Amino acid sequence: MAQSRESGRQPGAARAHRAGLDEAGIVRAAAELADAQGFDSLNVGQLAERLGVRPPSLYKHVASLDEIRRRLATYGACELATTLARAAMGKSGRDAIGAVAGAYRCFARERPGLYMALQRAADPSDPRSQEQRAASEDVLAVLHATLAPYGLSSEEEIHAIRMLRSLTHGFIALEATGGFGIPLALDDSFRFAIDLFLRGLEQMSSA
Amino acid sequence: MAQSRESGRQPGAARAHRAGLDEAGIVRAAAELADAQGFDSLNVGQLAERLGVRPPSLYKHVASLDEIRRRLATYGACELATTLARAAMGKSGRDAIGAVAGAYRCFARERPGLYMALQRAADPSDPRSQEQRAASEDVLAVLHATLAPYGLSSEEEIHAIRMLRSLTHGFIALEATGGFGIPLALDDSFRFAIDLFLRGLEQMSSA
DNA sequence: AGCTATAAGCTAATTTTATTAGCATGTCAA
DNA sequence: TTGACATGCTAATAAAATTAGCTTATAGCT
Repeated sequence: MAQSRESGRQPGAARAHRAGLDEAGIVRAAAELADAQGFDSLNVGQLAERLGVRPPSLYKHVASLDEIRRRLATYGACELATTLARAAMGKSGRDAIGAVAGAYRCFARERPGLYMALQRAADPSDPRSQEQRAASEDVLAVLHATLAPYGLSSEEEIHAIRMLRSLTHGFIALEATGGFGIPLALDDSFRFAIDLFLRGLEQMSSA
Repeated sequence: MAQSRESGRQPGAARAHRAGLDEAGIVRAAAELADAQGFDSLNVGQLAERLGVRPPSLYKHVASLDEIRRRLATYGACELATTLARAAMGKSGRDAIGAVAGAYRCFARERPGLYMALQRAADPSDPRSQEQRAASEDVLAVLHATLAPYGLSSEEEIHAIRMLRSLTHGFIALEATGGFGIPLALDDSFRFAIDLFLRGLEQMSSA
């Protein structure tokens, strides 16, 4: 019999025997899958299928599903940092902060799986989580730059950055898990929170 | 040979043939395990071991590991509501809010696994997540009562509650995943955030 | 062009974990 | 006392990740 290859390969194009996998491609596919199905149900089987290969093939490029998850966190942090930087570009003060916070929220809504990947604790004692930590720094850098014009003391600024991140992340997380009950007026609530934060900040910088 | 029972049963006390399992006990043990090892690595094997039975025995009381996770979320929400209510008791205004926020944060630190269980999205279309949603309402009720004295409009109050939760939850989550980098001055940052929130609230209620 | 070392994919096997089947016995109500 | 049901066990099954070992495409040399 003529070489069974029923499992949905490309029927026409004589199927290349190399699929051209690489780590970056795997991570990107994993991100799409996570966005579509949820980070928690990311698995090797579906990922391989999406890439048109058999599950064991992935192991030529990544060590384990857990490594894929770690890479996803790093990738997500980079994407987020880029998105935020873009949102802040050409704006300043109140505008910039509003835009960054809004972009943060959009990112989490559009890429829920990827955003979830960011939430995994990176064990500081594990050198493999180094990259992830570095990528998170980039996100911080954007916020830092955005808050700079408020002329806070460096200590106050740390507090303010932490508060802004907490607020934004917390809102997103609760929104994503349905923690707010009715989704009524979520946009208003978000604006309310950012406004209150900004008012506090302005009061502080004029003091 | 005399009935192999090498697997660590109580050697002395002739071992009762009923272990007295029940759902509540299973959930409580699961919570302890989750706190000790992390919610993500909760598994049937270890849970059964901790309860002194074989894994299949658990299935006489719960349908699946996933159900255990759901129950854990419900249990956690109840515990949290109780904790917050206790913290608010006998206080009012600024004091009450500070106490509740502080208790929220303590809870998450002391019971990290259980707190993590609360973060799972409860599918609204799934009737099994009904209880969980009800328990979350209890948490909300405490916050509602705590904010009542500020005399906000009912819409503002919704926003304020959402903000407080976002802030607190976000802070906790970032703290737990090491998102803040150096843990330096975390307490100060938390106080700063709550203070800024309260100032905004007071300004609003006196307007 | 031909040669070879390596890398990349595959199938088959192993491992680990959750879950189900089916049996044996403790417990409780009549 | 007895019989029905509940609870725990062992053995079997299932699903998923991972490893072993084989085959062959491909890049770099000559």
